[in-house]
Amino acid sequence: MDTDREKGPDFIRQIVAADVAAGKNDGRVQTRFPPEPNGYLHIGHAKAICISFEIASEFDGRCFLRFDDTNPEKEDVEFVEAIKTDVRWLGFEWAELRHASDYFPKLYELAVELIRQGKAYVDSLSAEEIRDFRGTLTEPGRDSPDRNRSIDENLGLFERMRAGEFDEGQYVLRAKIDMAAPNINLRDPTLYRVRKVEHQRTGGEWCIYPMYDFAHTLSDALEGTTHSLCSLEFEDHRPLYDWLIRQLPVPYEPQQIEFSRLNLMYTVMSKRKLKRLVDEGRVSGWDDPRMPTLSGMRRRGYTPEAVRDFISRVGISKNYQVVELGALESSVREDLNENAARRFAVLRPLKIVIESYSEDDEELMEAANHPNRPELGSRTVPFCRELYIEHDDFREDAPKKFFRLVPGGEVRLRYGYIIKCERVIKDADGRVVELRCSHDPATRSGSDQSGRKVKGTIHWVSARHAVPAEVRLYDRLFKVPDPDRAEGDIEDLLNPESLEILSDAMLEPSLADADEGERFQFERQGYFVVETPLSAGHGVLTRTVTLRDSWAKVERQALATAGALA
RNA sequence: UGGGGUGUAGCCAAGCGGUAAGGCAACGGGUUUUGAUCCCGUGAUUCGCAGGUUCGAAUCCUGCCACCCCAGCCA
Repeated sequence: MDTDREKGPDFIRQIVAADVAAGKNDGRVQTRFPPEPNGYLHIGHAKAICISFEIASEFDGRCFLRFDDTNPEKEDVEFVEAIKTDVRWLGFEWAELRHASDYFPKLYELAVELIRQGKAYVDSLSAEEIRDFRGTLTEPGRDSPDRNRSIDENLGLFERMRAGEFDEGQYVLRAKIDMAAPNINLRDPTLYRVRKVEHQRTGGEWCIYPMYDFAHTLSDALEGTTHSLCSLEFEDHRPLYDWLIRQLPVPYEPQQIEFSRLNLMYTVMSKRKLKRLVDEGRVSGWDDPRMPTLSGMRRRGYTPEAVRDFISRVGISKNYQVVELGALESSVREDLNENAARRFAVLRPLKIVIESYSEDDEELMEAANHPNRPELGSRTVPFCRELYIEHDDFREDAPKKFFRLVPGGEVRLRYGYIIKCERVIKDADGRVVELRCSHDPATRSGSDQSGRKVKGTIHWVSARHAVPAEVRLYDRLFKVPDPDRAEGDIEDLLNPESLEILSDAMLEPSLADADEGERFQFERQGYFVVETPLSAGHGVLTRTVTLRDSWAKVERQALATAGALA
């Protein structure tokens, strides 16, 4: 689906192509996706994943999956497994699986080497003091009293840090760069801290852990990364990245290139905010179909192909990128339109009785699985005297261009007959509960000799054969386009209609043996995925995305102008 | 008031001194037994603003404005 789209290569691909052409790194290309295993992946990560994996593969290179697991307090194996699942679901396979923790011994050696060179020192300042000594954005920092500690003393102290002789916070290892640097990252950044915590991989082997800048940079350099692709907020870490590579004897010299993160309207992307939604029970979990997480999208019924197509459509740049939901939905529809089999499902049933059709009769109507792809074959749907149609497909007081069923009016039952609404039956409260109709036997689909045409065609299911199921309709999580910047209580920002549960939907019988995860288009409704198979007793279907609905748009505009006139 | 970035249509985004690609959205029209799909068509005299260089500027220079990121022993 994303084959013949013409587009100049983005700025990163241009750089990589130029590097390869110039023979840099012997023409080798190696990238990595380096998540911290402290949460679930979301659509923003999908962008980073696609960039690193696809660029590597386009240049006959390799992409590693490397867990930047340098903060044991926040990390968990649960997350590493979830991340692996998500990356694979997206359709990528890493050349090698690595962990920053694999390099802990080597990293320690390099830290010692830095100390030997007089470019790192052990500092006894407290966290607060370090912050205070760092200065501000506009004022330079001050040197720590420990800055000129002798190399031997630093070596001894660092070794004792590693040996567990000190408490957390008592000492840290700092790079000795420039306390007056205008770039705050260069004001003697902390390289190692003491953490007496079990690490999810190395257990109790270490009690000192490297900081991100040290571990990340040197992991890149150690494993042969050529192009270290990351998001914009690391741009001012690049001088430190380059500094570390310059100081230390590492086998490779990777180049860091930054691009902007992906944001989506009507949702939030930060782990903290997503976690809050989960913790406060706003959603059912990290994989709630309304979440922008990959696991949520998977449950929602999005395909990895659609997600990748979306990522390729939005492109790569350094602009602040906030994409409309419609763009994502367009990619999803494009894929599902092509690949999802069509079925009938009545979401809000209204019973109709075709009085002209014998109680004893029953027919099997042939219905195409895909109107534009005959090779996908067909199934049959049973037809009889009593059917369900969509409640919305009948209107007593219909507006001008409503061409579905109205009292005394006609409509085509798709793959069935033309019917006419003869009588409307209401309950004591005046609600329409049933329609009595007649049909024209000469208008049977496939063998219609009548030559008659009606404006509307609606879907239906046989009341006698229908299988009931629960259908969940999902919509955007927030009602404001940019909840990140919006003011006010989250309560007022959340879309109260982000989930609607329809407990008595009626499905055509062929859906009875649909498998979990199978995707369908319910004609005239949208794309749905099987959350719980009907064979399990209580079937649950999840709406992935609606069909484009130009009628809804017309009606909305009509209402708006009517409202404006009133 | 320091440093690092970014400003091209409603949302993305090409463009790399030779006269504004493409996608999504929107709006017309055609086909249609899904108001779906599909097909055709429509939008920037103008690129944050103001100057300058040039035969020629979104592209180069200067100044200004707006927005984003940075003061974790998080990543």
